[in-house]
Amino acid sequence: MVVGVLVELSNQNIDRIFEYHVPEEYTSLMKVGIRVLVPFGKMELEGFVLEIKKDKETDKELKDVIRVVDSTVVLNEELLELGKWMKEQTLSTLISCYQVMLPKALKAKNGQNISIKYDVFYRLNEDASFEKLNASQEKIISLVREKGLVLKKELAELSLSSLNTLIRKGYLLEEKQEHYRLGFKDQKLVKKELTPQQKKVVSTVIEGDAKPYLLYGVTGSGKTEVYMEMIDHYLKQGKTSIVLVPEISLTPQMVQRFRERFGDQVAALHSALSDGEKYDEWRRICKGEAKIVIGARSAIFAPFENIGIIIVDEEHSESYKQSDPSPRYHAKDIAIKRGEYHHAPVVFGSATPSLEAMARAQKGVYTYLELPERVNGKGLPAVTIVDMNSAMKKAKGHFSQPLIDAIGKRLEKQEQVILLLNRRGYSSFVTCKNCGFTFKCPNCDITLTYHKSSNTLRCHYCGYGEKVYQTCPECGEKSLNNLGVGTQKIEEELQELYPMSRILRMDYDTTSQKGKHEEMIDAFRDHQYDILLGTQMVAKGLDFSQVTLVGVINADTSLNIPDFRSSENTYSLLSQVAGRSGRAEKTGEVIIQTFNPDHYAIHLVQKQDYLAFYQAEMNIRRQLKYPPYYYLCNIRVSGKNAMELFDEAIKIKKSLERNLDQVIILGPSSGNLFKINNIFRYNIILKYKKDDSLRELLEKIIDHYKSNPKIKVDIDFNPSQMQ
DNA sequence: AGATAGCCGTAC
DNA sequence: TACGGCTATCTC
Repeated sequence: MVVGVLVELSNQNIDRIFEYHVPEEYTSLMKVGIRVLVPFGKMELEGFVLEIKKDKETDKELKDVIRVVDSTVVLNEELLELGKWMKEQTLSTLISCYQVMLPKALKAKNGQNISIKYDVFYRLNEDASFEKLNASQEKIISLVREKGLVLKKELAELSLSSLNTLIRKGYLLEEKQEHYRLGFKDQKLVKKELTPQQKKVVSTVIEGDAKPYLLYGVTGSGKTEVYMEMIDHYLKQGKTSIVLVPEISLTPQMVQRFRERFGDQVAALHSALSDGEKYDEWRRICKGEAKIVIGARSAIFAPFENIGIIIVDEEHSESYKQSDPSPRYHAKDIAIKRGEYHHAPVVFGSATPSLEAMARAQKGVYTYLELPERVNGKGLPAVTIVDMNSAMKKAKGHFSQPLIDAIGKRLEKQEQVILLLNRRGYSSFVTCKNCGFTFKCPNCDITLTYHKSSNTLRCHYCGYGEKVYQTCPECGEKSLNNLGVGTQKIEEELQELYPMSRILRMDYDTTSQKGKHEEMIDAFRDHQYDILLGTQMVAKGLDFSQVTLVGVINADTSLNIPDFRSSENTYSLLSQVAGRSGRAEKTGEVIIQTFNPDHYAIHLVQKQDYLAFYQAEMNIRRQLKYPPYYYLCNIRVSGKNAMELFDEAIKIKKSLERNLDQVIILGPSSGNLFKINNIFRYNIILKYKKDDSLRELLEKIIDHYKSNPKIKVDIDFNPSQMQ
């Protein structure tokens, strides 16, 4: 027997099948989709079995498979095919496509330290005659007789030596069960009555065609209930479901809601889990013990056999695109592909759909569904815009008078407040007020950011850090500013304004510890705090009934990011956070502080008019030839020698120009990430409507450079950020 | 990724 | 002619 193996080394040069001879003892274990250990050059590598040639004997001199790694298939037929399709789509290596589908624990380097945990139980050996038992032995036997199956730990606590004697005599028989690292809370079967609008959305999908749907539902319109109702329908048919959520809104609160309704049939996959926990959840999926997966981007590869529905919540989120490392895939594309395979509907839900999705809905590619009203019957909260250009004079720190008054009023009424500090594009750069000097990273061409906790300046890209100076190294003046403007600074200001209030600060720093995020959310819901101050993570998915005021401290920073999607992202962030206010009986309000009150993204948030924003933004996209009118593709050329690199980039551009027509080719440009870790990079950007010969051509370019260690070419289709 | 075979310059 | 560094090639 001969097998075709794809080895676990992501390199364009070896991204193909290598053949190995299978020793007699392993032939019965061989299956397509399992991993094997094989010799490769002088190395030993794990690889996936992709082909089995039963009859083929070793005609050539093939090496032997060393051993079989898995007893069961880790990649089923569907996922194996999906990987091949991903390779074509993203122009990455096949092995990287397979690796991204599997939990880290299965990677060769990690495999050894993450094991399956077992609980050991004992039951009675019915055939044994229980003679001459002493008192403690008798105790153990009667406990086992009573319960049938008892944990070893429990018996050992009674008397370890007696237990061992009973085992030795064959009175007790061992039984192992897998122990999952995650505990489960009891199912409560919470089910809310749906509104007629919600019911209509559910029936349209479950009675409709297996195709993509776009569900536009305003914040608080009860999308999650709708998802659960759909899932329930397919669950009753014995089918499984995948729910994708952006990492940031995959809160314990969200998982909890699913667990309450569906119990331990829910598996959750997100970054807060340890590798071992993820591995356990993944195996529960494989074994069919879990029927519903809720997870971030990579959960789209959940190894289900019989998918009933795929849901992508907060569809507009950029986190569904993996931009680094390769494969640069889009989870939404994968969702559609898997939906087709399983004949399952795919529901994209959002309160602020991406322009791409909305445009497809308007063309009828996706079926359009909407939930224009909140389930509590109240309208969306009223939004007030504060023009900081004039309000700044009377402001205290970062707080304008209207916001100060509004917070005060809510605190008096014992209601809760959420404050958003928009950190997207927020500058915590240190600059000199005198000469304009900024600190830059010596390895990367990036401005350093100030970190208060360690009092250092750090580079976000390579991790370089240096101590903060008091004086400007350029002009010698003591005029450095902007030190530590972040949530901590705002918290201090807030505490000064409302000395009696209890403030909870939620940002990357305070939530990175395991379990902290959940703890904080619970404490805030418990009203142990009055004000929740945080970054993006307070904007999405949270549902607190006592919150009646949402304040945005700085709406504009994200508008200034040099990215064609900055208006869309700003609109979406602001409407999402606005939606946290007034979700229960009490009417809510929203106050947004901005220096750009006339910007359409800001004043359309005030009107809460998504469709108007969509139209305005579409006009701009059409004029500037951006998506959804044109597709984008970024070709990144990187290397250590800037001059040589530029010449190669020009060569690539010329060859593209020769071979493509009706494609707009921009660059090569250095962008704002010119030097990262002493590696220079140039970007060539393509804008196109049809990609007939494009992929073929790009494949040739990759092929040409794959053996050149000086020049690296990375292709990114539909990049999420332009930099 | 890691080993190796082939190519050149230069040192003796 | 022997050695080292650099690069292209190969791994079933």
